[in-house]
Amino acid sequence: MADDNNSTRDRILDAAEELFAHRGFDGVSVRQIMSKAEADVSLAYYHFKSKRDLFEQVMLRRAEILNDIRLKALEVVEEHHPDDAPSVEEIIGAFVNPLIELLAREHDEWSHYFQLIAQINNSADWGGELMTRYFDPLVKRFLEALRKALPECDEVDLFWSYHFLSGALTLTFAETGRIDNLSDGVVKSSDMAEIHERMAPFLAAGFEHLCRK
Amino acid sequence: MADDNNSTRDRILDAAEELFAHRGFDGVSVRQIMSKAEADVSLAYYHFKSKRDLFEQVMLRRAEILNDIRLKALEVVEEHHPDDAPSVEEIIGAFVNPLIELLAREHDEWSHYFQLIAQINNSADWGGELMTRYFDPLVKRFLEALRKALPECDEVDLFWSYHFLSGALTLTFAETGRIDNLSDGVVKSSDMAEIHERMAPFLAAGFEHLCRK
DNA sequence: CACTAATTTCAACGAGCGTTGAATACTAGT
DNA sequence: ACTAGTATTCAACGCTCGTTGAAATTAGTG
Repeated sequence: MADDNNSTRDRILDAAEELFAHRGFDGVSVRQIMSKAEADVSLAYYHFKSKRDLFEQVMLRRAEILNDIRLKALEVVEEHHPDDAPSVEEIIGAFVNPLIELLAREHDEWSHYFQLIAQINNSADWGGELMTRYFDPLVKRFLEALRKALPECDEVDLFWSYHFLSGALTLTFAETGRIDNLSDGVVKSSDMAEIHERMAPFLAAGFEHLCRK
Repeated sequence: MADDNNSTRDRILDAAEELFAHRGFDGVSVRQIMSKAEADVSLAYYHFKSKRDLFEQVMLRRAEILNDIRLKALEVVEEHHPDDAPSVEEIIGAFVNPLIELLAREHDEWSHYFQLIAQINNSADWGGELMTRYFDPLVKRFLEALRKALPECDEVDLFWSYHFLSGALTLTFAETGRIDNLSDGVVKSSDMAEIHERMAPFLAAGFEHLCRK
């Protein structure tokens, strides 16, 4: 379980993360969260302003870590290309592979968070606004890198390509088990090695096809 | 609004569809649905067994229509190729383009439903099981067609490719507005002509790259 | 030790939840 | 006009919800 620091505040965040991930914001009560965190209900309101604030803090906690490691991965790729631009696949790899490695190495620590992201990335209202707030700055940085790798690419093609990437990414890391069912067990949604081999290449091919057509 | 037949039962389904799409199963109460449908609360339980059953009927109603038109689109494509197999892009086009045309021509009728699909496609529990139940038979039919177009494709590559497609598709048709924000208005999530030009080509390129590598 | 500030407990608030049963109105078919 | 079945209204059930205020405990500092 995800309790490096097991202060009450962190226990609440861990319990909330897991329950929100499985049943959504409205599918979980503050009482259920605090019961899982083994603390009194009212402590939720001592450590956080409201249920909504608690949800936002769950989001924020790992968003910062994620943004850091992805940005560093992009910088590493760029440092390997002091003269030319990195390839599209390398840039997309810097965007998606850090998440794959996180899920491969610290699965229990991160799997709930990615389920949560998948839910709110596909919602139009408040949740979606959180995605924009926490992740769009990093996304814009990656789009800049992609523009350099695809200098002739039309802006509209670039944005739509990223949008397709975003959908594929959130569904994949949510590990919903849908692909396990569909393939009758041939494919496992938790097999990060298989995803690592396929996701960036698949998406890079899409980018290049659209931007060079 | 979506009330071809405005029997009470259909008004309930319409109201439920819109509210579930915006706020999720647990974010909406039966009372709110019945208030929007302008009918007494208890009528929900006369026409449906429970809140959960109501949700499933909302899902089922349009799933059948969707499965029909997509299957027909695939058959049309196959009839154009009596000797050889259709191209990957044609097959994927038969899978996604009917949805684009539906959203282009009857936007208000269908937009809420696709938002709903996006929510449950990205959830691991009960919602996900509904996706499997209602849509996997059609998906398997499309995978068969893709195997003929890509006879040398490894099964694992094929399933992952479909999974990426599925994520891109549900996010795109959910019209969350995320891409509108990200692009500062340069791209509109409701522009079906732009999606039509780009989605099937992008995804087909991914399939072919992965299956021919 | 005494004093203060941070943390935790306890009890409760009004509101809304999903669901039900019994009574009433409406609609067809004889 | 009478009846059988369908559709709708009304009132209520026990339960859980998010949130709060005040009291009790613990931890940190001089």
